[in-house]
Amino acid sequence: MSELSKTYESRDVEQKWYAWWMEKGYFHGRPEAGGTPYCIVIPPPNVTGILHMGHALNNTIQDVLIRWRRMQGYNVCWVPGTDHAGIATQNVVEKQLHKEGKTRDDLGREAFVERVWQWREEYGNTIKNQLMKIGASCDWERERFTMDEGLSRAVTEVFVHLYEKGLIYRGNYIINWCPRCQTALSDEESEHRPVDGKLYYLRYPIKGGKKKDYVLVATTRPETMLGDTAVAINPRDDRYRHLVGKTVILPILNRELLVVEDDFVDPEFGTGVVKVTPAHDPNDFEMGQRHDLPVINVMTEDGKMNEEAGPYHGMDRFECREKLLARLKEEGALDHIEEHDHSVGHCYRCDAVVEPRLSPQWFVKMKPLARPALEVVKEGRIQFMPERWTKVYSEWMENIRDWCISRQIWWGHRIPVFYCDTCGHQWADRDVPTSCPACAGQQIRQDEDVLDTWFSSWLWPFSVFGWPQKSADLDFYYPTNTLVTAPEIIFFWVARMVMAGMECMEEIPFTHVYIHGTVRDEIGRKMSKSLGNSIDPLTIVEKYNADALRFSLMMLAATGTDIQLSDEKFELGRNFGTKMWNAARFMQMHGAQAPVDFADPQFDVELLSADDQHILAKLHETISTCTENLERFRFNDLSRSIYEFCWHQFCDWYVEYAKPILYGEDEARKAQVLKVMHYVYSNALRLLHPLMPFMTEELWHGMGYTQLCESIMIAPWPEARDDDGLAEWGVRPAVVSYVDAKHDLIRVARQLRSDYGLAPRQEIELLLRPSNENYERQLAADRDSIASLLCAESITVDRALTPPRAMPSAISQLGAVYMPVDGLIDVTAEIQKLSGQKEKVDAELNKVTRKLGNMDFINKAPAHVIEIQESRKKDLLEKADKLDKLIETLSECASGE
RNA sequence: GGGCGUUUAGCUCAGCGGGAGAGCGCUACCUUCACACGGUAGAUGUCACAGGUUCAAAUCCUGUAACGCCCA
Repeated sequence: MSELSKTYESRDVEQKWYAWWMEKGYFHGRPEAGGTPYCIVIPPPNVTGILHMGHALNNTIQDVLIRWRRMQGYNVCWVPGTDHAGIATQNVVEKQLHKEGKTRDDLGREAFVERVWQWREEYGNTIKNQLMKIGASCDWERERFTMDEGLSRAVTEVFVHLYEKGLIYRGNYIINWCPRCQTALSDEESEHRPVDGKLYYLRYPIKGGKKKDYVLVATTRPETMLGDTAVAINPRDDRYRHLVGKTVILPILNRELLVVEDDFVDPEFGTGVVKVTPAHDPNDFEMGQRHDLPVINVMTEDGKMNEEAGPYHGMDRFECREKLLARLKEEGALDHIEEHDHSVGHCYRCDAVVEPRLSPQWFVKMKPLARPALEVVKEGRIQFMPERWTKVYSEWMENIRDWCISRQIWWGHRIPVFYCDTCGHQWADRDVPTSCPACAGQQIRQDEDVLDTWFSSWLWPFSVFGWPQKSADLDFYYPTNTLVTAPEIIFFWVARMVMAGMECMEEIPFTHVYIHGTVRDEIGRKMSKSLGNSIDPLTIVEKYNADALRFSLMMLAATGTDIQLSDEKFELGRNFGTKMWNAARFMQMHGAQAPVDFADPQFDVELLSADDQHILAKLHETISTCTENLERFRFNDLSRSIYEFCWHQFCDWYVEYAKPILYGEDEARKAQVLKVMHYVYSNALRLLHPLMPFMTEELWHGMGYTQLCESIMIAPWPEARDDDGLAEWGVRPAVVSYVDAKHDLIRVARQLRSDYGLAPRQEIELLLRPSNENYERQLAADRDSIASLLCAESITVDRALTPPRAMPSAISQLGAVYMPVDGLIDVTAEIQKLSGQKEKVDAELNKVTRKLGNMDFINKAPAHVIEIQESRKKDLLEKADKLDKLIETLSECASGE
């Protein structure tokens, strides 16, 4: 036992223990050690990322689960790593180049990719170091990066596998195009946001009609009219029968447009006549295919108008919109404008407005992959927590659309498809070929595009273990157990991992998916860099400490609900830590008691006081609650129950009861109390360890508990004893409830003191009239501790007590309490106070009596509920009776004077 | 347009069929020999609204409103 410092010095302590844990290899999972595996793969943070509060929450949850299971004796492995974040990382490095006045084209592909690797070497460890600071016990020896050789091999393998199975195809379709990043995006990467837009009504003249004959079409993106190749109406829309077969003239470009009929057209939208632009809208594209319409692309890759745009060639798309509208107005073709809020896709990486664009891209056919992934969730083999996310998952799966996986960037896994210039053969290859397998020609080239980053992330649960190669890790740790992530990642990642797991491993990737809430600021906004409202977890670690960060987050994180944070919220974790720290210092002051054998503490039944029994019972209740809450992913309930036990049960009550004994002379009792204290405290520390790993390790060592186990990290998770188990130790339930009642008595007496404005240290005399013989005996034995808590110089316990004069009094669960005080008592005020209490009791009594008098209740309510109500009634009657007697006595005294 | 969630003390949120709770804040007293990042006591609620089911509803059902999220 080494003496604890007056205050907890988190900085040194955190560094010291993290380094020591690493040195000891506690984080490393060893399949060869056998046992039951418990495995989590980290949601790989973006390699460009820095730790934000969302990460702190996400990883604290994982670490809590991991540390708990490790203590329970599972063979634990938490695989960390990062993903290469193709677009984001490329953007970062391009920005860097821009500062040097260069572009990626200046460097060329190879040099650019080399440059990104350099960047990764230099900055790629940021988030890893940050995770270490918050105590994450990841298996760093298994750290992975999605661009690692092994994981890249997995990507190629899956691509070729799906290609050869016919589930990957290339085609010319409308995709989401980010003109700023100049690449295709998947549907999930285009974030729809409501925009205050306008609906422009344009007049398209009817060919061969009179001057006034025109059709009115409505559009939100007028610049796309330059690519119009038809107008469409709904075949059931009688208003426009007469247009069928006619031709209209596109203003400005004077292109002739056919009027087509198509069920897709919504007669309710705009005028019921829509312009059709097959190259710039996915629905128009499909309509174009149905009616064999020409396709005219009017934009360039960077969002400018191309030569098809005639006079607007070279203009930016938004500038073109303005100019075009001015011209249409001039020509009288702009009928009117309406306000129209609609939702517009934005690039999830750079926020630019996404442009639907027709281009050749690679896709994964998703329907066949979705089927088994849907099944395993329906069957309950994979469970979402909270359960409601199952529906979100299933609906996405059921309405799944093909996945656009090609990206027009350089940083990422290059698509392993090759083309032969000699014979035109196209094939996917696991290796880099030197000649065409069809014609043996040497003129071959690889596809220029790279794959979506998520195409590597969806393999994460098995690629991290070496797949496609067999490995002991893969055998032992796959399928993993719990996946912890945020709701916005369900489609991007969770759903796809299940598909990949079923396709490649023919087995689910994990059994539980825990979805946590979003971290928000104090007024409920999502924390974001652009709003500047983020709270940096590392600042919190500096200002408070890592354990305070973790504990506060867990206490505030009710299952699946968002958390509103502000700096001050972390005080709760820090204050709790300080409380635990000081409790330990108090224990240290009272002796170099050798640590007890925690498995078999061998309490002396003779010496076990009521308070000892009570705290032992509460501890085991808490152990059971904690374990259950962990099993149910109830992290806030877990934190609350530990907090309540440690602060209120242990510090507020038990330590206070213990004081007179520890400061007293009875060495045997003293030793026994210390034994109980250390037993309880060492268990509490272990319950707390997953939440506050650093401080608990420091205290474990400081208190000398290393004699039991060299580190709390690998100390056994406490096991709850049931009533029988506790009875073996001499803990009796009746005594435990007596102490609960004693707490009530002390509260009641303190209230008396407070009511009469007694100074805290002013000693009083107390008279107790217990309501039965049992209590009388127990209270008599408990005089010292009660006196200590109430600052009483003497306590009289007498069942036959009748107070000699009017004095402040109250009713507790154990009986009447009288507090003789010097000087005059305001009898009237006292009677008033007691009458107030009586009124409340009567009101309650009324309710219960009415309830018990209701035959429907008696007949239909379950027996135990009736029992509860009956005992309530009994208690209330007793209390009312005692209050009556007190009031009566006081009244007599008053009239007698 | 479809779906989901939230609405409980001044604030942040638990509770989700049988006695309205926690943390913070607030008020009073207290620097007592673990802890003022503390102690003791106290005040505070038509559990959003309207119907219904039930012996019993903050809790279940239906509807309404406000706010938030997701999908189209």
